[in-house]
Formats: sequence, structure tokens, C-alpha cells
Amino acid sequence: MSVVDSKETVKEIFINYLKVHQHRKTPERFSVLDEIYSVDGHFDVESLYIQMRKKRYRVSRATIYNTIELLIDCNLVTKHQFGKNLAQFEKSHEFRQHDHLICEDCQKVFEFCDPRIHQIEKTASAFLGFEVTNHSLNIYGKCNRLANEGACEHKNKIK
Amino acid sequence: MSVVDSKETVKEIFINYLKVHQHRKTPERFSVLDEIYSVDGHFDVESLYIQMRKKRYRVSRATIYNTIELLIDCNLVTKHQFGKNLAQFEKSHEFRQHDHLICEDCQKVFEFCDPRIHQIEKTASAFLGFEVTNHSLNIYGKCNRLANEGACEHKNKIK
DNA sequence: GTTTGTGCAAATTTTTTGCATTACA
DNA sequence: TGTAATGCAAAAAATTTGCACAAAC
Repeated sequence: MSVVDSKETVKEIFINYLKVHQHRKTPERFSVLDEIYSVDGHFDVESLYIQMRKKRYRVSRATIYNTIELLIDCNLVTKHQFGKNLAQFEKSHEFRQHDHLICEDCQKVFEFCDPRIHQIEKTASAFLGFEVTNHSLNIYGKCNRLANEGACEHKNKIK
Repeated sequence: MSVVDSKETVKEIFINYLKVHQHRKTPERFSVLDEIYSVDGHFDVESLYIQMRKKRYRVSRATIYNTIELLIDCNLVTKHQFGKNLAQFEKSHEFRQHDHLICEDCQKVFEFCDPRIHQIEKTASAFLGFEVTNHSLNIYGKCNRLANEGACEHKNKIK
């Protein structure tokens, strides 16, 4: 699926969500969605705001916060908390569910998939009669500098 | 191990940590540790602060933040981020490693253990040569109100 | 006696809220 | 046209920082 197709698809999903929930289809909401699906990796509200101001869009922080909440509700965006008090977000449609390995030295975030997490989800939810909607698994550690030369920007990296 | 023994043990660990890292042994640091190990479950800095002020202790928020950082560093306290921008903490010495199921309706947090998470940790860390220090697995969902009557304080609970 | 740690308050940072105005339906 | 959504700025909430004073070592 091309980037353009993906944007079309998520826009349709969003339009449908807005219709079903009787929310208005404003240009601001679509520009936030479009911008989020133009970016790879994680982002926070402030950087998205600055990025959108630099470009063609005119949106307020309040609208970004509001729109992201809607996008999370219709599963087009995922929220992360990597241990700091700054919420990070990520587009999530048609992306393989993945979890994160966070390097405590360089703060870089790596992604990985492991199907076994679903078994754990099932067991744990059955244990208390939970109806699971999603999960968040973060593994913290130190990325091996030698094995990942260049992948990790250490503060004290040997130049 | 009794509560008193546990407090003695963690105090020794903390004393040793402070010695090794050449930090001073102040009464404030020990009272924060003592108070944390008197409380069950999760807590945030503000509630710990209020609780300590109500009781015998006289500590500032800044000191609590500072001390908790040291306690995290010596593995006596664990930090959690359950999706909100309020850091939650928990004593962690001699407590079985566990993960969390969070109810999106009532915000209640349930604990569970699953040894399979360690296999995932191993696989994921081997994948990128990570040296794992810890992990955080949060499963979000809706606790079954009927099956857990009384366990979950729903906002719209049927009275 | 040095120097780290503390308390307090001010500053920062991130998110939320109130309200007048705009614009979708 | 009625009402939800927006922008802005102020407020709130959580954490960090600066500095004078206290107290470990």
C-alpha cells in the first residue's frame, strides 16, 4: 500500500468515525491526521505543532490535543509513555503491532514484535475477566554500543 | 518476612547504596524510604508528600523527588506510567516482579505475573544486543463488572 | 570547615480549560 | 441558524531549578 493510499484509507476511516459519532468534519482535524500520517516514528504534541506551523497548516495546540484524542479513539493513533512525562504518539493503522526497547543511555527507541505477548494477554485477561483493548510493553536496557555502532547516539560516544 | 524485617533490610540496602555512591545519610532520605515501605500499592509524589506532612515527617516535595530517584537507582522503588502524565511509584524490594492490567472504565489497576515475559525479554534483547535492566507491561481493557462485582468502582456503577 | 542536601518558592514543561469567535451541518 | 469546534491565552498540574541556610562528614 502506497503512502497516498494509506492516507486515503485512514481519512475514510476517520470520516466514518466522525459521522458515526456525530462530530464535525473540520479541515483542522483532517490536517492533523494528514500530518501525523506523513511522519514516521514517534512524535509529541509540541513538535507536531511546531512542524505544522512551519508548513502550510494553521492549527492551535488545543485542536491538536483534541484531534489526537479522537484519533486514539478510532485506533488511528497510539499513545506511549516511555517513562518521561511527555506523551509520545504514533500512527497505528495497518502497522504491525509492535513493542519497544528503550535504551537508557541514548534514549533511542527500537521496535520489535513477538506473538507470545498475545498469549500473555489472553491468560492475564482470562484471570480477571478482562476484555482487553490493547497493551504496552516497554523493555528498558542498554543498547550494545559495539554491536550497534551508529544506531545509538551516545552522549559519550567515541568519535 | 515481617514488615519490620523488610524495612530493616531495605534500610541496610539503602545505607550501603548511599555509602558506595558517597551520598549523605540524611534523616529525610530515611523517612521517605520508611514511609514508602509502609504503604501498599501505588502512590504518586503529591499523595506521599501530603501523607508525610500529616504524620510525623517534615519533608519538601523536592526532597521526595530527589530521594525517589535514588531509590529507583538502587531498585527499591519502581516507577510506572499508566498512560497519564502522573508518575506512579511502588516499593519493589522482595516483591515478585509483576505486571499490570488497567481498567479503562474505573482506572483500577490489577496485578499479574507471567513468566513468559522473560522469554520475550530474552528474545527481544538478543535481537538488538540489548542488556535488559527491566520492563513494563501494561494491558488495558475493561474489567468485567459482573464477574468482579465490588472490585471495580465504575463511575456509572449500578447502586 | 567543606560541601552536599534541604526547604521554599519561582520557573519550566505539558496539558487542560474558559470564552469569544468561526464555521460546519 | 444553532451548536460544536477553533484559537488564544490563562490556568492547572507535575516536575525541575536556584539559592540561602542547615547539617552531614
